[in-house]
Amino acid sequence: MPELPEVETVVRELNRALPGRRIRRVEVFRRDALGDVPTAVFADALAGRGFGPIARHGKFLLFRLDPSGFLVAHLRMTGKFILSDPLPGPQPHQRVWFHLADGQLLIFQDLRCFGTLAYVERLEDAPNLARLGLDPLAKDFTSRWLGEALAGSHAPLKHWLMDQTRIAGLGNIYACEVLFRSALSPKRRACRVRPEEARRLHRAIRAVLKLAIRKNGTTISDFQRVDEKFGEFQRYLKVYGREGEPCPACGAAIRRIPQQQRSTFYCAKCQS
DNA sequence: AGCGGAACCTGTCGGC
DNA sequence: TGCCGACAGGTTCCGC
Repeated sequence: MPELPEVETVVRELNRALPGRRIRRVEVFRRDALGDVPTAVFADALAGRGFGPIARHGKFLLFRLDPSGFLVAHLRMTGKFILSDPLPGPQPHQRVWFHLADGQLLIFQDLRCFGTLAYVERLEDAPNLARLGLDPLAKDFTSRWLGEALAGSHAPLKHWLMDQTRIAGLGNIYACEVLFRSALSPKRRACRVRPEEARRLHRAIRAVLKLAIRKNGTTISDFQRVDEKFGEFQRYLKVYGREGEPCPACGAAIRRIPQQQRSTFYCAKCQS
C-alpha cells in the first residue's frame, strides 16, 4: 500500500491526534508483525508509555515514546493505523490494539500481515532502519548527490529508485510516475544518466512526492488515512495502472513491462 | 554488483 | 457457478 506520501499522510494525521496521550495496555490478536519478539515482551514494553512526536524515515514510522524508547512501524503492503472509539471486538484484519488511557484505541490493521511493529530503546537498535538511504524530502537530498550516487551503479533506473538503501521512500507507483515526469526510461542504466537528466530526475522526485503529499497520497485499492478517508493522488497518476491508455503527453499507448517481478508502466515514446 | 526466484499472507478479479 | 492463475502500494534471503 504505502509509499512515502502515504506514510507521510499517516504521520501528519497521527501527529495531530496522538502526542501527549498514553498507552494503558496492548492487545495482540495476531502476532506476525512482531517477528521474533514474544507478545508479552512487546506489550509490556509499551504499556504505560506516552506518545511524543511521530517522525518518518522513508516508509518507516517512528513513534517517540515518553519517557523513553520508540515504536518503529512499517506498513509494508496493507498495514494501516486507525484511531477509533472503543469496539466490542477486533474487526477483520485488526492485528493489534493499543488501548489508550483515555479509552480510545489506536488500531494496527493489516490484511496481508507483512507489516512490522517493534519497540526499541534507541533507534540504532531498530532492525533495517540503519540500512536506509537518504529520505528524498531531506535537505541533503540534492541533485548533485543524486548525480554522483547514480554514477556508481549499473542497475536499471526503476530498480535504482526503488532500492531503499539508496533513496528511502519510493515504491512502484511513484518510481513509475517520477520516471515519466523526467522522461527517462525505466530500463536506462543509472550510470548512463547525464548530469542535466539527473537534475530533471531530482526535480521530478521532489515535485511528484510533494504533490502526492498535498493530495494525501494515492488510494488504488485500499490505502486509508487514519480517519478512514482516502488519498486523491490517483487522479493525478499519468502512467501507473494505465496500460493501453494514451500517454498524456504524446498519445502513444502506455506499456506495462515486468521488472524485478513488479509491473512497470511507461511511455516508450516519451521516455528514453 | 546485479538479477531471478521464492518466501512471507490474504484477497480480488478476470478468464474459461 | 466454480476453479485457477495472475496480480497487488514491500522487503528479505538465497544462489548464480
